[in-house]
Amino acid sequence: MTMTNAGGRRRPPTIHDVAREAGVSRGTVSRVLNGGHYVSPAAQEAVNAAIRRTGYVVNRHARSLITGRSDSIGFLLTEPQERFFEDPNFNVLLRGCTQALAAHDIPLLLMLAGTEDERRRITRYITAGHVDGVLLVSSHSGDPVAEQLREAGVPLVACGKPIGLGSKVSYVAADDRDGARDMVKHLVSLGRRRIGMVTGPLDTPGGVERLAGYREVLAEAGIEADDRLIASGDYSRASGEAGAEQLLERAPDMDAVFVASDLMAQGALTALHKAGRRVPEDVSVGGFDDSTAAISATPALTTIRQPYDRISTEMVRVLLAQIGGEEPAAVILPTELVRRDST
Amino acid sequence: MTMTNAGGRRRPPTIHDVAREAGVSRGTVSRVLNGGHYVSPAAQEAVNAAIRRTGYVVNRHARSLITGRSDSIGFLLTEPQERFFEDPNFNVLLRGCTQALAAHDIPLLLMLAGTEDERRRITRYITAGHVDGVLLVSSHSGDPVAEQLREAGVPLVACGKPIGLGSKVSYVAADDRDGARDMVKHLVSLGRRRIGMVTGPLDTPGGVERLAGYREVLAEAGIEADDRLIASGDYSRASGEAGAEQLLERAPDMDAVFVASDLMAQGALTALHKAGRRVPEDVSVGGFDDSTAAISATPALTTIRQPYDRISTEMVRVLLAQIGGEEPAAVILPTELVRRDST
DNA sequence: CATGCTTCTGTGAGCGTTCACAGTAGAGAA
DNA sequence: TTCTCTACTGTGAACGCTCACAGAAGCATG
Repeated sequence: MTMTNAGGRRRPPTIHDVAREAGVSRGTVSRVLNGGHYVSPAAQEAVNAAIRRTGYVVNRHARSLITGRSDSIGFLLTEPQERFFEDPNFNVLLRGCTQALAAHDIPLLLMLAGTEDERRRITRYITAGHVDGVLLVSSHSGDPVAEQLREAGVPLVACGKPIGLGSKVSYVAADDRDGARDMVKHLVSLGRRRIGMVTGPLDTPGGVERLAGYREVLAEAGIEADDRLIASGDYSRASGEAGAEQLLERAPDMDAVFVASDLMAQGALTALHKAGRRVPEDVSVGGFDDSTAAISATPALTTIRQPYDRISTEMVRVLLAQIGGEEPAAVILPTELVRRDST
Repeated sequence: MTMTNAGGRRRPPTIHDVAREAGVSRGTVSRVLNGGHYVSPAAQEAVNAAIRRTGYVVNRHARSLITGRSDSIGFLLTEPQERFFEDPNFNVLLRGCTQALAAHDIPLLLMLAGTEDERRRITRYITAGHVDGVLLVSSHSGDPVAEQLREAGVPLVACGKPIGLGSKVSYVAADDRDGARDMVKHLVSLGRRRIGMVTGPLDTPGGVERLAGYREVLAEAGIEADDRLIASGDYSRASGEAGAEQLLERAPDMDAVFVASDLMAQGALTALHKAGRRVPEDVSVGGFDDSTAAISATPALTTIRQPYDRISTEMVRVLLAQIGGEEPAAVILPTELVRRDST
């Protein structure tokens, strides 16, 4: 029974204590800790036993000091706080990334850049090397933070295709165009012909792609395009409601609407309800995301499922690979139509 | 123009480089970095200039290695992930804490303990000293994580009064009882007499206090208590809907209902709508929280505002004080009635 | 002129790791 | 036997910072 610091808070055991306890040297303990190559089974076992007995845990600061790695990564959200408060997709992503990183024993630093000041502070923090890499969530284009990080050579992977950053930055995205196509095909197959759309922000690839998918399928089905059937939103609930109102006014004969996010679709449902339209009898409504918003909506939304669990897993995988020296990569994941009560 | 590492990634400047540049010693630079006591104005100025010129940023690992502090804190959420996905209050809290910590230049590590495994892993991580303190968000009682952290002597501050942890753990909470009282008084003042309640989880102080406030005011108003008018929920949307359905069945003459969270109140609105009751004409509905859910509900919810911005600020303040050696403290913050369209 | 006090500055040691390197032991080949 | 190769182990030197301490300089006091 060793009592290092009677009374006060006990000094935690170091690699030295473990080495002494196991009857080996610091070097051997370190080797066991880092994969166990070139260590005899006997030493391996002795060290592990000593670790268990002493309750040793590595001092990450000492390790980082010498390796130059921080063994932590940042989750950077460059969205206004209203969007963060409103959209459950962020939480799903956050949870997924935290979990995926936990498997590698890597803590996640949360960085919320809502204001210009915060953006600056966070950029400085990251470029100072306090994290090994960054998971970036930012729907908006031309994000100066992303650009600065890329220039500083910080490993970076974005959620959704970033705009204007060339091919030098990794990203993981769902197949927006294909998802949009599936939804509109579905609406067409229900016999709808006056199909409207509330788009996402058109300064983002995701927003553009979903609109493109919508247009393609209409063309293929021989339905004439009508700009009065297109309104634009920004993924927020309020913009979905406003968009649907606008469409109803400009095209009262609309019999279906594809809304580019579930949250906006919730807003659209409210607008339709207020206008006295029944869903799905009078108007079919299709969302995008399959977020918790889709299920809690009344009626429950038919939507395009984005595989958020795989998206976060892939983001982490690609980021770690990049930190390990690999080239930036782009990953596109398939979507899936989920039928519920709104179509 | 000094080029330390032509070609490769430049080695970042150290305190040594700054010292040389400023013509002083490491010690002086360090003193400037840590408050500037016992430093002459001239040296101060020279060091600051050198820091600007070299672009120096402190190596936190080296600092932590010697100080024993990590200068980072953990935000621990011990809730099932469905609740994290559903309830925007977590996001508001998260944002507030991140911001308050940023003012002290302290990063926030996000720890989501949804499963038993995660709980164990995270507890080990924290007790290993990888964070200086923990902001705990957990509505459930008898949380074993909190207990273990307290025993390990980790500075801890909970959001909401924790149960069964004695007075040894700090917490910041809104005045639940008083808030509930205000809401029920408001309903009584509208002439309502058959006032129901959907409670929060009754194994938490918050849940119990809100119910107590409700009971008190009814008694004071001379309205007889009726257990058929009380249903219990768990703060989730679904439980609010179920609770309201139950109340309508047991007490069809209910003319008002106080729901212990906005999210549950949203559910209650759905149930009332399905049952053909008009809000607020037939039934007044009062919520609790003033979350984004309150505004997006139709009709917009009259609710009790919890001062989340102040709650997060206070949590951080109390935690930092405790890390600095002060005694645990309890902070109770006042609430406020926000009138909207549901009453 | 010595002494003491205050204010400021420089220096050596050490925090707990990893890494490079030197060295040892044992097996197999010449 | 001797040499070489492989598998393993120990050791010193960093990493970049803070802290304690020693010392210098300036000024007032005895």
